[in-house]
Amino acid sequence: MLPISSFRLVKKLCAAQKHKIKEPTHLSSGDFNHAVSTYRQMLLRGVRPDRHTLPRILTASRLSGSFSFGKQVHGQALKLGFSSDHYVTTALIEMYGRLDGADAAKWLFDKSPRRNSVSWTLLAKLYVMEDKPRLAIDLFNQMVDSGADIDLVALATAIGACGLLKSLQEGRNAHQIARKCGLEFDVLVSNSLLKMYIDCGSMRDARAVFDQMPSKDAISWTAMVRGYVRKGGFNEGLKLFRQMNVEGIKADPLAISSILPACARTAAHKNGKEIHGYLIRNGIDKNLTVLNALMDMYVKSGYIEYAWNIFSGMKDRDVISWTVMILGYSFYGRGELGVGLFREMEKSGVEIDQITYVAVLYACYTARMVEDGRFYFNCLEAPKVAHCALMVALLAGAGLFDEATAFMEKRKIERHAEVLRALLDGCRIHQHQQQNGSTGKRVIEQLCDLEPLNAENYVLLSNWYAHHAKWDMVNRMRETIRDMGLRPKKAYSWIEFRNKVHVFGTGDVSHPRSRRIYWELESLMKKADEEGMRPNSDYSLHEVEEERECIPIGHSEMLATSFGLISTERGATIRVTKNLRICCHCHSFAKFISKIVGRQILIKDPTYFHHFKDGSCSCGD
DNA sequence: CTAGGGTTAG
Repeated sequence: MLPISSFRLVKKLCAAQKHKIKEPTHLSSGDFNHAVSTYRQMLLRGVRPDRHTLPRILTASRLSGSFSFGKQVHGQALKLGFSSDHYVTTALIEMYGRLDGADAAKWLFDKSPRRNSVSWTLLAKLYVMEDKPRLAIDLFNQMVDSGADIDLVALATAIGACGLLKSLQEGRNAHQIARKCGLEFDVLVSNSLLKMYIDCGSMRDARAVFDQMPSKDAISWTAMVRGYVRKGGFNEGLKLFRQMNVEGIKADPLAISSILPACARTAAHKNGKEIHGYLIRNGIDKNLTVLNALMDMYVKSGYIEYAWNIFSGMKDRDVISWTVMILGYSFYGRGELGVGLFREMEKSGVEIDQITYVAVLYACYTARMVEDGRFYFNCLEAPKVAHCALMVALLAGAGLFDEATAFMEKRKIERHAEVLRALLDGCRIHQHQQQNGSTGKRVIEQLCDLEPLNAENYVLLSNWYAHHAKWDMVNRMRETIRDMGLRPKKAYSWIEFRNKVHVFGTGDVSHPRSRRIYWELESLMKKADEEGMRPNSDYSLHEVEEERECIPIGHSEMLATSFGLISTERGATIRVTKNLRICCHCHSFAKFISKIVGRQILIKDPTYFHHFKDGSCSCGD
């Protein structure tokens, strides 16, 4: 009786462990100890472990991280003569690989008398996990040469390694092998091909695989959606997501978390709200990842209070939940609340990572809390460029240019574009100080030098010349951009109205209500004039024609705002999204409008949410 | 009766 029952128990416990424990290093010792003690009993009563018991007890050792016990079992296996059993060997390879590294596994593998695709694959996977895709691919090629069976799992693993290496060439090669084996259309292989092409940055190849798949599962759809969203193809992603539902594949938490970032980044806020409804209807509104993604979506859509409601109602919060909320408040001009949250987070016991520090430094920056910023920066053991750039932004934003430049020199980060842009922002804020004008220009020139093909840098330079009324140079910059064949981004603004997104470009007259939109803006301008609000005094020197260009009447964000004013009911908040940063004229005009029509206006640009209310803006200018 | 695999949020 005993051998069979013990044996079953060991087996069951191992199986249970495997399901429960995702991280093999996490010791969930209860079950494991049970398995081990049963195994010991077995030995005590003189039951010889066999080729079925040994792999399982080795797996239990691996999952519980009991390396020394595992090594004892290894010794027993050798004594009992199981050193050439496939199942024992692979269990050993995996145990050594996970607990002592891939090299230890390789040593065992090289010694093992017979290899099969499982042991090859195992070793390749270990290399992948150690971020050594090159070695994994080499191993796969050796396996192919050795004449071993190439099966689904071996292919999927090798293809995954190509993706990790971001080598399209290796990936195509593996694809070719899959084709030869007739396994190309297996759903596992196809899914790994999809992911590999996406990782290599080729959505076209990924799409080709996807379109040819005889049957697609939720993983295929999710991978594709995520691929598009990551590349900024939000509408493509949304289209695919809808199609997935049409084809009867239920969106699961993973699919939802992949599509929500797209909802967060388009002006069509109805998408995100619809998905929220779907979550509630399907009872998946408790999943942590989903809630985090949902919070982020609301933050980025301009509904910070919804995000806060979700956050405060959450049972468990992880590092991402906190980070989203801290960043959210900062994005919204409430950095001090972000810093407050960070302090609460420190008490909550959730582990704080590098990105949380990015968030809290950003919070300090938007709240102009220099002292706190310095303190949190010093908490970092190995600050990344992103942290340094925020420190520069914080210092320069507070007018501490000497400290900012000294900091840059000390950290040797003068040649990073994001750092230079942070410094430039500071110069812009403090442009009234005489010397910052020339510093600003020098920084822009450094940027042009660093990224000669980035048209935005020349636009910055051109704007600088315009600001200083050097019109011949403005024209020269325009020629330079044209001669280099560069195309600066065009400005667009979006506003959602009655489930439809309306797009405006600069000086756009294509909207059906265009006349009314301009008429509204003109009458508001007139009122602004009467109230003595002038666009900006330093433009008074400009020639009349140029000055007209500077009047924000044709700017896309104003067109969108005006459309919002004439379409929505009185008092409703207006939400506009813009792809470029708002210009300072539109900024002051928007402040004025918010006051005179008694409406709140939210203009989201790539870096910030400008919340205009009663004549002032959340960014504090 | 056993072993290796493809998807998510800041």
